[in-house]
Amino acid sequence: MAPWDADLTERTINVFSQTAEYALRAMVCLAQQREDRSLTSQELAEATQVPPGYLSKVLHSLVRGGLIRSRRGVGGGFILARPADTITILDVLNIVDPMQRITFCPLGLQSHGTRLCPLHRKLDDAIARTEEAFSQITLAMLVNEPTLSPSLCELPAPNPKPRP
Amino acid sequence: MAPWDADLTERTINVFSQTAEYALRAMVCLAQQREDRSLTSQELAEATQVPPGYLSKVLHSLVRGGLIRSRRGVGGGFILARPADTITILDVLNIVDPMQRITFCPLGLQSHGTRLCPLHRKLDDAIARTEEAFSQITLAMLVNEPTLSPSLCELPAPNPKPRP
DNA sequence: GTATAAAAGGATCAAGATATCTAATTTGGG
DNA sequence: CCCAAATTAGATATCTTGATCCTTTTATAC
Repeated sequence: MAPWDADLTERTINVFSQTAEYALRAMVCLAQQREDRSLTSQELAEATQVPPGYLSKVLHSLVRGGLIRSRRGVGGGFILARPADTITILDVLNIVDPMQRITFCPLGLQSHGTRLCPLHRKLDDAIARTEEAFSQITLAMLVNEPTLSPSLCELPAPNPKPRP
Repeated sequence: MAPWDADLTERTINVFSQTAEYALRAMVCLAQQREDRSLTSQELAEATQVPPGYLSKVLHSLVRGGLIRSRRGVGGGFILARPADTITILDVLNIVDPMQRITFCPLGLQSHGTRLCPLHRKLDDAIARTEEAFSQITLAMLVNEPTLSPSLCELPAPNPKPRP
């Protein structure tokens, strides 16, 4: 950060990228649907409040990443590629914005071969712990968790447009 | 991330900003010095392998943040403002690139008042745990930790230029 | 006081991430 | 077959971060 002498006006997120946030919102929305129910890019954009054009890109990369499937044409849309209890937060992050582990000294210090100095060791530990935590949380957990706050988004009224 | 269709060529860091990395390197270098020894921006830039012009900015914001002190003129430079065992990684991050906690629903959902939905609750938990971890690690720990890798940087040969 | 060494500050530039828009392609329905 | 709905794609604009350069200010030494 530190946009020098900038005004720090309302930013919501900086530790996860905006793109990661968008992807997670969309995935949770999809996980909330019935098995056979697909959502269009438009519907998802409204529900998640993500710029429609941009969400298309994000969804596309999720398709390429194998987490969701797409169907073109009328009645098409996006749908989870696997059951919601087999997709973790980490799976999503790894596609749109993988956390870069620190595997070697960022300064090219020959003296420590592959070993990290204490600073980078600690930084990488933190990343590792976060990865570990996210690998334990499935979309199903997020959707089913008993909570006072309805999960993520008021969906666009699961309107009765069932598809065969 | 997801520079679309970009080539992913060697990026070292994305969960912490480049600026944060630079600031931490500099702080560790300063912590390695004897109490009364100050380092110039030049010396620090060499030791930490950070672009000199940019490091100046970073150092300046650390000064404004009260973590280091600066002296102008010949024989000047930068020095820690407090003992190294009272400055944590979190202190540094909070100045150059504070981790933005999620305190309210990023979608402006009126339904959950101040409560977070499961997704954002988990994300914020992760941030919180990382903050907690970093608040426990002081610069002194990083410098003194017995390790096989010398701490961070081969310093510019603590040359004998003692100042009164 | 003058010269010199250093930080502070400002303006500007480059790159990456984010966002938008428009065309192209696929798919299903009449 | 043709139309409409939807994804895919490519090109482009915008904003933030990272980086550079140059001038100004401050402090020390002579």
